[in-house]
Amino acid sequence: MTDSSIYPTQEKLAKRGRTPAQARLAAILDRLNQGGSVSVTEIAEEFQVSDMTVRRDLAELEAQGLLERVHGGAVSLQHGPLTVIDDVEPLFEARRRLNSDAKSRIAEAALALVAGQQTLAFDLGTTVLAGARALAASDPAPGLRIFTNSLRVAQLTAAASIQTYVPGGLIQPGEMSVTGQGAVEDFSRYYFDTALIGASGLTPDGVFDYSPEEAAMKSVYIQRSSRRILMIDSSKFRRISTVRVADLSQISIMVSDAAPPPELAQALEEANVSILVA
Amino acid sequence: MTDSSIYPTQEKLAKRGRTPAQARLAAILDRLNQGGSVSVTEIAEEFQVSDMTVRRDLAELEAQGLLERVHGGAVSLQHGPLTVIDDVEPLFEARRRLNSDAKSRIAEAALALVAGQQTLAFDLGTTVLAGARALAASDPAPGLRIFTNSLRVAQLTAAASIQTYVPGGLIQPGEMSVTGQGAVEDFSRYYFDTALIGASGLTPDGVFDYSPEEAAMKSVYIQRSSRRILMIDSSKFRRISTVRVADLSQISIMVSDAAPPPELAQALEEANVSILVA
DNA sequence: AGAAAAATGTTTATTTTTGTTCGATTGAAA
DNA sequence: TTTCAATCGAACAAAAATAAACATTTTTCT
Repeated sequence: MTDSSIYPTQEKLAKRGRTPAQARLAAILDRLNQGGSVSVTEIAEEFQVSDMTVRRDLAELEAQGLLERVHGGAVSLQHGPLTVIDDVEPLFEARRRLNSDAKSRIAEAALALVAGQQTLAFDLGTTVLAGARALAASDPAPGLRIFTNSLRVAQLTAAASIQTYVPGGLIQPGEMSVTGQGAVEDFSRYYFDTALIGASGLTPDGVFDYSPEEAAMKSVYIQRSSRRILMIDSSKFRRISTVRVADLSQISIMVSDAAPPPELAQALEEANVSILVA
Repeated sequence: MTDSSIYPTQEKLAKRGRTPAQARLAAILDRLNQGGSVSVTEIAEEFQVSDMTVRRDLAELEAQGLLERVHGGAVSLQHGPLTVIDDVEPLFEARRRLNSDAKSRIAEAALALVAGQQTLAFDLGTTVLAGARALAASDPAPGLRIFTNSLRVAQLTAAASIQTYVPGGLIQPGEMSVTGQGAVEDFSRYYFDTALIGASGLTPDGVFDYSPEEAAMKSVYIQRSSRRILMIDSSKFRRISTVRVADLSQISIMVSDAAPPPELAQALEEANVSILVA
């Protein structure tokens, strides 16, 4: 092709791209940041190149961690349609039914991790509750002690004759959790071998949860535990929520039912978090 | 970061998923957040895809915890017809069945006595628990606050959206009660309008109970309440038990299902205890 | 100019997504 | 309750998109 120097409108947008190839890459990124996603065919037609070339472009940008490829194109890591911001917590019962299969798998895996531990802290949430259920169903060691601000967890473990401690304070009806400053102070007196933490969102930016009150208690668990296990099903990947609870680096082990998406896996690795897929 | 990305505008959505699959998923979520529900056929027609494809989309979104599927479509987790069931089975003990008729009569009578009170303390025991159940089933005033070291009571009242406080400490498995010095100290900070007290024995010598730990908490309730209601079924008359919890004179009102025997009636009268037979 | 390197195009096998059929299940009406 | 139509899911077929291997073109040097 002799007319290789066609510079349509994209030339203005992507001046740094001196070669056609660089112009394409820049335009792809630009479009992603604006619209959230691009399709292979769309780019191919616009730049009069083959689909294969566009795929190679996308592959390169993905390798640089600048986008995520999906079938048919690519989506932005920032406004990818799958990164969801939600600030309304679904009711407990609805959450419990979701992914209950994955949750029990996660529960079993986490349970294996805490075998032999003496003092466990149980956070809120359906996934952690599944862990408590599994623990209660197993034959726990006699000396085991549980600390939790979830009355649901407490009921399960206490009924299984496990020594169970709860903090004092006001009960939040939906979650059946004890929260508030008094509860935080109560548990700030203790140290735990392992904390089992739940969350409503997990991204490279950290661990997220709905309510500030619950987040405060999570912080206690995290700060006062030798080992911090995050139990989170894969639906929470790429979701952020009202409160940022913790850095990735504060988590020792992440247990989930599926491998995290690439950008999260990389961030977890950099934060030195072990990943366990149940 | 809290700008339009939470609730994307219509224009943004149109551009959002240039990848067909992404566009469908985004549109489904958007419609859910706006209208609360979508139907399979509706989406299939709008995007000119088969029903099966829409079902697969919904299945994927459900797996990500973003919606709940129902027959014919899906509903939002926020707006949907969410179940409000209490998923915790009442734990049946032999005691609860005993005199359950008498206990619920006592419960109703005691409930009438505390109407309009702001701050109630609930002791342990099946009779008091029946009172809590009756209270939860009634339509309690919004400002009502419950203090209890019985997790069974707490669970009932908290589920009924009554502000419920529990003390911190170790849980006793059988009673599901929080006891210990910490719990006593926790509740020693408060004052209560009325305490609802249970007991395992009542004689002219006083009020009796089984365990010293539980007795310590009863003392707190008694000492720090303006009015002290003893809820006790007639089978406990003339029985003594391990610990003497209180003098008769410390009780304001005794509620029972039958009149006490003569010597007890006389002692109660001398101690200035009102007697209410339900 | 000519060769090496890089980028792009083409073909083909593989994977992913979507469509279709059909028996099973569900929900509502009779 | 029983019936019946709508809906659902599993299995397989078709279509679209992708990745790999190789061919071709363009660029970048000397």
